[in-house]
Amino acid sequence: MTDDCDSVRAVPRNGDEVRLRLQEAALELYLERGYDKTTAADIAARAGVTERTFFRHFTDKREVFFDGEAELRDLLTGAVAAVPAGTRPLPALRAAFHQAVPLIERHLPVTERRAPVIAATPALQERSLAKTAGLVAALTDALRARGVAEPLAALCAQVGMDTYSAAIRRWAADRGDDLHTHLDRAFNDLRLAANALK
Amino acid sequence: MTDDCDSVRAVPRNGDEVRLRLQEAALELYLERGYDKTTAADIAARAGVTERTFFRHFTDKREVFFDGEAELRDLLTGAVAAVPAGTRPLPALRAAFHQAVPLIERHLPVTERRAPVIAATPALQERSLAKTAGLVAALTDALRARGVAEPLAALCAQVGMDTYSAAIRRWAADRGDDLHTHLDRAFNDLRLAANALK
DNA sequence: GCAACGAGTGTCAGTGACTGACGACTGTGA
DNA sequence: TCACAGTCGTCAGTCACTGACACTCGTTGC
Repeated sequence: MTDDCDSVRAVPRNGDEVRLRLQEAALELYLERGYDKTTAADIAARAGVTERTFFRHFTDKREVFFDGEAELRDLLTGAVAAVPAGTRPLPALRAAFHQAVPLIERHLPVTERRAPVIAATPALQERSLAKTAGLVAALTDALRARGVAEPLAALCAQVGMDTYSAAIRRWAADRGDDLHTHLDRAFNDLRLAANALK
Repeated sequence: MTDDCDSVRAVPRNGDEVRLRLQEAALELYLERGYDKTTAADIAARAGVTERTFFRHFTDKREVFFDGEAELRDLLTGAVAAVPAGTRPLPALRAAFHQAVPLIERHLPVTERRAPVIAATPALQERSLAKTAGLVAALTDALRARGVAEPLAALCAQVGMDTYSAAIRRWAADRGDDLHTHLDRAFNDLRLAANALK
């Protein structure tokens, strides 16, 4: 903190800065005491603002935990749009996820700090699922924009996201190989598993 | 209010009966005023009990909306376990979902009444996603019990569930064909889409 | 300089979800 | 008749979240 000299309200200047302090304070407190044992007022106090200000920046006690999802969404939908015409939906998604690897790696430190908190609190798991569902909806739109028919677009977006999630999980358990490798491996597993149908 | 005859505490006898009345009252009120505009006290009042009793039967204002998930879970995991040994994971899941069709059809009237409420309220969508995630976890366990290796089991359970969900959506949009048909069609789409990989 | 203005914040009051503690009632079996 | 367990009502309290209002500060136009 650059908390300094004189009085109580020396800190707040910029709205974005307050927002960042609130996110950091929330993460710290959730790690220290757990999500249930920390109140919105606690978070606000550590960030040097009022509870009311907390709820002006974040709609939720959960929402403060999930940020940067828009960045990933924009990157993925852009990548899907940029894939060569004629590419089938799942290969297009696989390519898009490969494009996202640098972003994922850049966010890794924060992601790793968040992980144990999410794992320990059902309320955050629910919100996490909702965020993922939002990504799937965006990918569905991106596929439709490429001319993929409605029912297939939704199915592929969802299945592609699951495969990506599986790759992330394996990567977390085995950092020996990089995310690109795990991604290809997971999509290959999907192909083999689906081949057994019919 | 349909508050009736003699006195205040004429109604409650059995715990299960109260539970059912609360669920029905909640569904009615959510349909009439919407989820946000109905309080837990409202639901309890219509069911003829206290708000406190409401929270003794349901942990949540959301939870009262989702019941019978355990029934579907048990049926599905049992069906997966009963599939002939040697069957590959996704075909096993497809068979399990076919087994569940009668249950789904039986619950259709309630499901259809719930649908518009869920579609209109994000809080219920989140809980719905969490319930589905619970089913996926159960299916993952069921696959592991069949000897499917960990990372593949989770991926297949998730993908199988998505395909099932896709079939349900198509069925809702087109009741001309039965759910069995939509199920086979969705799994076939999955196979074709995955075949385009590599 | 100065007034108007908008963004960000603090304060206060209020609603509603949810919890813990306690006591009352009712049916069941010893 | 006497425990005993299950279900409920009552009461008090915490906390998430919201609306209304006033204030402060930096910017813009004059």
